[in-house]
Amino acid sequence: METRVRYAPSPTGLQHIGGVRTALFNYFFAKSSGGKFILRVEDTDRTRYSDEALEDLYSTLDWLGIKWDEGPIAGGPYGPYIQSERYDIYRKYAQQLVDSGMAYYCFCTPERLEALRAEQEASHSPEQGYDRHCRNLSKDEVQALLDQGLKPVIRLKVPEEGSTTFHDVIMGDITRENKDISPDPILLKSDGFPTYHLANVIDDHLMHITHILRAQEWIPSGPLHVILYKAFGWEPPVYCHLPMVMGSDGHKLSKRHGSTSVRDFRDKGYLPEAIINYVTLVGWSFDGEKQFFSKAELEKDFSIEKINKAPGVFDYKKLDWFNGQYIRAKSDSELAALLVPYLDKESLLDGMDEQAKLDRVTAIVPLVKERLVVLSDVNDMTRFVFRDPGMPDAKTLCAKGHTAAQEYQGLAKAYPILRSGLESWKPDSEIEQELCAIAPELGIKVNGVFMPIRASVTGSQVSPPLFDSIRAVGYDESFRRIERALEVLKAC
RNA sequence: GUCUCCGUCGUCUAGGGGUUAGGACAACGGGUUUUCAUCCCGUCAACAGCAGUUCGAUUCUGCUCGGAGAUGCCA
Repeated sequence: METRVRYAPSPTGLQHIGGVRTALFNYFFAKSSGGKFILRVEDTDRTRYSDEALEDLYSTLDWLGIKWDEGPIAGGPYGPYIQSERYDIYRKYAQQLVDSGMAYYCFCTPERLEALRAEQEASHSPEQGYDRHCRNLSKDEVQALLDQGLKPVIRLKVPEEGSTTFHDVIMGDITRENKDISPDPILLKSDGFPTYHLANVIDDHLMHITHILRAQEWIPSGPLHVILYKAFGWEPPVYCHLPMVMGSDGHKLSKRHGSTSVRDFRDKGYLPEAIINYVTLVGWSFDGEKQFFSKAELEKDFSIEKINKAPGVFDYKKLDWFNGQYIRAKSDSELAALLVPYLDKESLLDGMDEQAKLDRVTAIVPLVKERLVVLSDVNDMTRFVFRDPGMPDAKTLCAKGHTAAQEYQGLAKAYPILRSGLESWKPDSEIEQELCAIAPELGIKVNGVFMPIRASVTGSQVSPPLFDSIRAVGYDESFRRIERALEVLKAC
């Protein structure tokens, strides 16, 4: 039988790391077993739904290069794949459950339920959840309530005795006493919309899903879903609950731990290769040694058996490391194409056409390639190339342990050497040697002769390699900046 | 509170009845270097605890402790 898995997010917010990890596991499992990956949009919560979230879902998967075999836009034989377009189906099946006595109408108001909850809380009652108040209403009673115009919900009749077991590929058998299962959860809301449990089970069945890979936070509702399948007379799929992604404090990863939406990561300049590689490595491993995986390799080598049980902490530092590695693996022109939008955002490339931008940025890629952690770092690193950093103050002009007077002397002596060396096309190493020779003459450190040059040209004590930076800025402009710095130091 | 799940270096993990318990990130130290990086080398660092099974447990079993998740007309 063909493997069919799905990623079924709810478009209520931006796609986050945890969700995408689930999507990736599903996708790689489908690919590695020659099956189908299905996308289904679970938008039954109309109050939290947002168009932006839905667009973000599509654009995020697209950016990651994750294509779904069936789903919205792509279509497929079991559509529609958006739950809000399937309401009739859920209503029909919910009614079927009522007719067969597996579910019932409930007329309890939200107010009554809240009061009930409050009372249980206050009295520390061992009873919890719904008190099954409407479970045994007679047909006539139901009809009478209906006639009053009351809008009921439909609740599932969870058995009060016995226990329910389901098998999980990763966890093994998980059983729960039926009395501990949420008492008679709502299947159909009073507005006629289904809840997650109903829609999820019906769709997974109708879409012939064979394996459910979802986060471990769903384990507690596993037995409930199995009961639902039984109520319908359906065979449940294979379950595989994925370890959760945690923040550094051991709690479910959330915004207070830092960026969690992949949009954030994308905007900062993380590469999809790095995200995919790192994220699938939390909770999964190949052999414990190999750590670089391309998407294609994962599509081939991913296996459900190697998924870990324990939850994993999301390590931002390790993601950074992966990102740096992938940045360095790019060719100069590839990287330039990725960098242009960041420079553009700050209008640093104004006045150039697209090709000119690409050429210009390609030329400076060697200055930053080994320094970038995220793409957006390029702005701080190369702004001085495109824009005058302004008059430097004496403090940044002076290397550590050097006075302004010393640096004035040093720069005054270095400048002509640098200038003539550069203008006569001398090799960098020769110019460098000549500049180094100044230091002992003046009784300053080597750093003391280079720092004022660097600071005057780049506006900072930290910069890409000096000679390359000067060439990137241009000789005339660089010399102008040095002369200006000389004035500043002289005035001290 | 109740239920369920989890427990190897700080973090992600490999391993598995007898191993010097391996790798990676981080941290720290060193080398290269005109700054910052990159790169290279090295150091630190773990089987939660207690019983039991066994010639032998980190590995198997039980308990304890610790952590997490779920307990919604949210998913």
